[in-house]
Amino acid sequence: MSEAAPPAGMKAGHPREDRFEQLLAAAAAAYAELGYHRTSVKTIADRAGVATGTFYLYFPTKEASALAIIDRLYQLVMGAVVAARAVQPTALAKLAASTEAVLATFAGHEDLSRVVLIQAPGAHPDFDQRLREIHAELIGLVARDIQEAVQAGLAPPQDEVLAAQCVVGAVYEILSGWMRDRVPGDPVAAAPHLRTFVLRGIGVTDPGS
Amino acid sequence: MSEAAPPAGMKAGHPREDRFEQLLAAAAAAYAELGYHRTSVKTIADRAGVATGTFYLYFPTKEASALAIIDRLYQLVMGAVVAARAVQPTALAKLAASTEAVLATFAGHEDLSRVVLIQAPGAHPDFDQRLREIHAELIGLVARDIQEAVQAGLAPPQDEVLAAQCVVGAVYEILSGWMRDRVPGDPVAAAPHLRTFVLRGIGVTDPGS
Amino acid sequence: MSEAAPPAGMKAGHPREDRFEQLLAAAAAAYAELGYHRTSVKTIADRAGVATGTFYLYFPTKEASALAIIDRLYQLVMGAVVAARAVQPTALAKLAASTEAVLATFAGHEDLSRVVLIQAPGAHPDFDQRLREIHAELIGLVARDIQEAVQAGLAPPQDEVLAAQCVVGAVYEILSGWMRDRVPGDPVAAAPHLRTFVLRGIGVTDPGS
Amino acid sequence: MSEAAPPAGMKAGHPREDRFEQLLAAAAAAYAELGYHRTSVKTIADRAGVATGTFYLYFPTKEASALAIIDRLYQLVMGAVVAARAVQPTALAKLAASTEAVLATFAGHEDLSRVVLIQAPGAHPDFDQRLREIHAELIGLVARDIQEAVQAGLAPPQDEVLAAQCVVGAVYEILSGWMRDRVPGDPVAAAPHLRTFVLRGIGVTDPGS
DNA sequence: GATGAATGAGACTTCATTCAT
DNA sequence: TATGAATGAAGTCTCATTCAT
Repeated sequence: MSEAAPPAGMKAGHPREDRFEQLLAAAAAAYAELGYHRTSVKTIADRAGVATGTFYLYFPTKEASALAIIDRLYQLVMGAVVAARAVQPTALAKLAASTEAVLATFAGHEDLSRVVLIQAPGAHPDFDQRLREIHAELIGLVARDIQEAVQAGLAPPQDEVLAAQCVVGAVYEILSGWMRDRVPGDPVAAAPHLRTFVLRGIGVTDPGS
Repeated sequence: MSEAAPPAGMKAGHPREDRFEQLLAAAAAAYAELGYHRTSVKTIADRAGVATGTFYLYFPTKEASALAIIDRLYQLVMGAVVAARAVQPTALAKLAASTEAVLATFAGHEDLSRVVLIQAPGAHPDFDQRLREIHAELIGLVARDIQEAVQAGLAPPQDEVLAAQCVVGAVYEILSGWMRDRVPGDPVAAAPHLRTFVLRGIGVTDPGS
Repeated sequence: MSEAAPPAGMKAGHPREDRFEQLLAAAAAAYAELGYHRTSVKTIADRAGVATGTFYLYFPTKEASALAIIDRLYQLVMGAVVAARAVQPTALAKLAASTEAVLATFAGHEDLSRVVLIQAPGAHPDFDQRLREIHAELIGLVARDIQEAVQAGLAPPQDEVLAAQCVVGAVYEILSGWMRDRVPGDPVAAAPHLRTFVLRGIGVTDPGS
Repeated sequence: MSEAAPPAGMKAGHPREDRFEQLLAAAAAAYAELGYHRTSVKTIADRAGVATGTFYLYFPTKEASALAIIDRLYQLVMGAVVAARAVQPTALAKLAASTEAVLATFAGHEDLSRVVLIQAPGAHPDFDQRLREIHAELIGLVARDIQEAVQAGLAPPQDEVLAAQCVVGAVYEILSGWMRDRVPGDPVAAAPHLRTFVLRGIGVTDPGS
C-alpha cells in the first residue's frame, strides 16, 4: 500500500513525482510485455529515459517496483469499488456494481492488470503474499454481499465463500481472456452478461432487479 | 503435447522411465514450492538424487521440463474429462461431470497444478503459449455444452463463450483458493456446490436434475 | 572490420577506450599463450585486472573479442601495406615493400599475430570466415602486382594467383617459424632474403633492382 | 608415431583393426568438418556407428585420437616423400619430387589434411608440439637439399633454412587455398608451377632440368 | 568386447545493485 | 539528483570420461 506512492520529500510535488510515475509506467509496461524476470532494471530505466542508477533513487529494489505496481492497481480498484458501492442501495446492487467496477478498472489499466494477474503471481514470494491479501479482501467483500442477500431472503442459503470465489473467478477469467485473446473484446460491455450469470449463480430469481 | 513422455529408447521400459518420472516429480515439486525462476536445475537434480548433468539426459532444457509438467497435467485432465463425459447422457450432465473431473484431477496432482495454475503463467512465453492452447480447449468444450443445452431448451439464450469463461474461471478460482489457503478444504467436496452455481449461472431452472 | 574499435560512447575518449585496449591486449595475450578454447573469459578479466562481468561491457561475447583481435591486426597490416606501397614506383617494388610491411607489422604485434595465424584458424567458423576474407585480399594484392610485372615484361607469363599463394605462404611460414622457434631470429632482418626468393620465384631476372 | 597404429592384440588382425580405422576415419571427418573442440566424442562414436564407451576402447583420450590422425598423415607423407626421393638422382630432383609427393599425399587425404593443417594447430599444446616436430623434419629435409644444390654449384649461396621455409610455406599455402576455396582446383596439377617457382626462388638458373 | 547412463567440473553469460563522479 | 561503469554471484548447459551390466 505504501509502495504505490513516491517517496516523500518534494515541495510542490512536481518533478520527483513525475519521475516516479514515469518509472512506474515504464516498469509496468516492461513487466507486462516481457514478464518480471525477463525484464532487467536497465530495460526499465532505458524505457523511462533515465540511467540505471536513477531507478534506485525511486525504488529500493526491483522487487519494490513490482509491489508498487500491485499496490497501485489495488488502490485504483478498491477506490472504484468503494465509490461504486456507495451509490447502490442493496447488497445485490452493490455486488453487481462491484464486479462492474473491478472490470472497468482493470480494463482501464491494462499494463498494471497484466502485471498483477499474469506476471506477478509466482514470480516472487512477496508478490504472492500481497496478492493473497488483496484477493482475500475482494472475496470477503463479495461473500458479505451474498450473505446479506441470503439474510434478506433474496438468495437461497449457500456456502457464501465458495459462491464468492465463483464470482471473483468469473471476473478474473473474463479479464484474462480479454488480455490474452481479446475475448471478450470489451470487458465493460461484457459486464451485464457477467452480472446476469453471477446473480443467477447465487440463486437470485429475478436478476433483472 | 508429446513432451510429457520420456525420450524413447529403454529396453524393458523400467530404469529409464523411472528416472524420468523421478525427475519430473522433483521438478514439479521444486517449481511448485519455489517458483520456476527461483528453482535451479541443480536444485531439481539434488532433489531427485542425481547429478546436474543427468537432468539434461532427460530434458533438453530447463524450460522443457516445465512444458513436460504442463503437458502431463493436461493429459491427465483431458483423460479424466473425456472419461467422465463418456458416461453422461446430456450436455448439462457432461458439463457438470467435466467440472468435477477437472476439480478432482487438479486436486489429485497438487504439485503439477501449482505449476500450471500459478508458477508457469508469465514465467516464459512458451509456457503461456501452451497454456493458452489448453485453456482454449477447455473453454471450447464448456461453450459447446452450454450451446447444446440452449438448443435443447434447457437454458436461455446467452453468450456461450462468456458463460464458459465464467464456469472455467469459477473452477480455477476454487482450485487457486484451495492451493493458496485451503479454502475450500476439499475441492472435490465443493464440486456439488460449484455444480449448483454453474448450472444456475447459465440459467438452468432445475439444477437438481 | 568494425569490431576492432571500442563501443562508442565515451566523453573525453579516455577511460572507456583505455579499458577496451586493456581488455583487448589481455585477451590477445591469453589467446596467444593458451589458445582460444583453453582461455576462459575469467582468465582474460583477471589478467586485465577487472571483474568477469566487465568483459561483457566491452565485448558482447567471447567470440567477439577474438574477432576484434583479428580485425585489429588486419587494420594494422593493411595500413602498413598501403603506406609502404604508396612510396614505391613499380609493381615489383610495391610487392617487395608489401612483404616487408607485412613481416614488420606481424613481428611488431606478436600476440595479435599468434592469435591470427595460429590460434584462431579452426577455433570457430566465424573466425575462419573473417580470416578467409583477409587472406583473399592479400593474395589478390600480390597477384595484381605480379600481373603488372608480367605485363611490363619484368617477369615471364605464369599463373599469377598460384605465384601469389607461394609468396604469401612464404611470408606466413617465416612468421610461423619465428613465432614457433625464433627461426629466423628477426623477421625484419630476413626481409631482404625473402625479397630475393620471391622476386626470383616469379622469374624476375635481376632481383637486385 | 605410435598412436597411428591400433592397439596390438588381434589374431588375424581383422576386426579390431577395422574398428580402429573406422573410428579414426570418423574422427578425422568430424574434426575436419566441425573443428576439434566443436566435435564431441559422442559425435565421433555416432558417426562410426558405435557407442560412446567403445571409443575409449581404441583411444585412451579424445586428444589421442587427434594425435593419431596427425601421426597417420605424417607417416603417409613421409612414406611418399622417401619413396619419391629414392628414384631421383640429384638434390634438386629430390627436392622437386618431395614437394610433389607432399602435395599429392595431402590432397589424397583431405580429412586428415584439414585436421593437421587447420584444425589441430592451436587446439592443444600436445598437437602443436607434434606438429612442430614434423614441421622441423620437413624443413630440414628441404634445407639439406638446397645446401647440396649450393655445394654442387647449381644454386647460389643463400640462407638455406630460410629458403626451405619459403618452399614449405608455399606448399602449405597451396594446400590451404585448395582446402579453403578450391584454389587451385587440383594441387597435383599445380605441382609443375610450384616446382618452377621453388627452383627459381632458390636461384636455379635452368629450372627445366 | 560393447554399451550408454551417469557424473560433475567448468564454461559462458546475465543482471541486481553500488558508488565515485 | 543523476549517471553508468563496475562488480561478482549465480544460473544454464556441455562434455570428456567412467563403470556396471
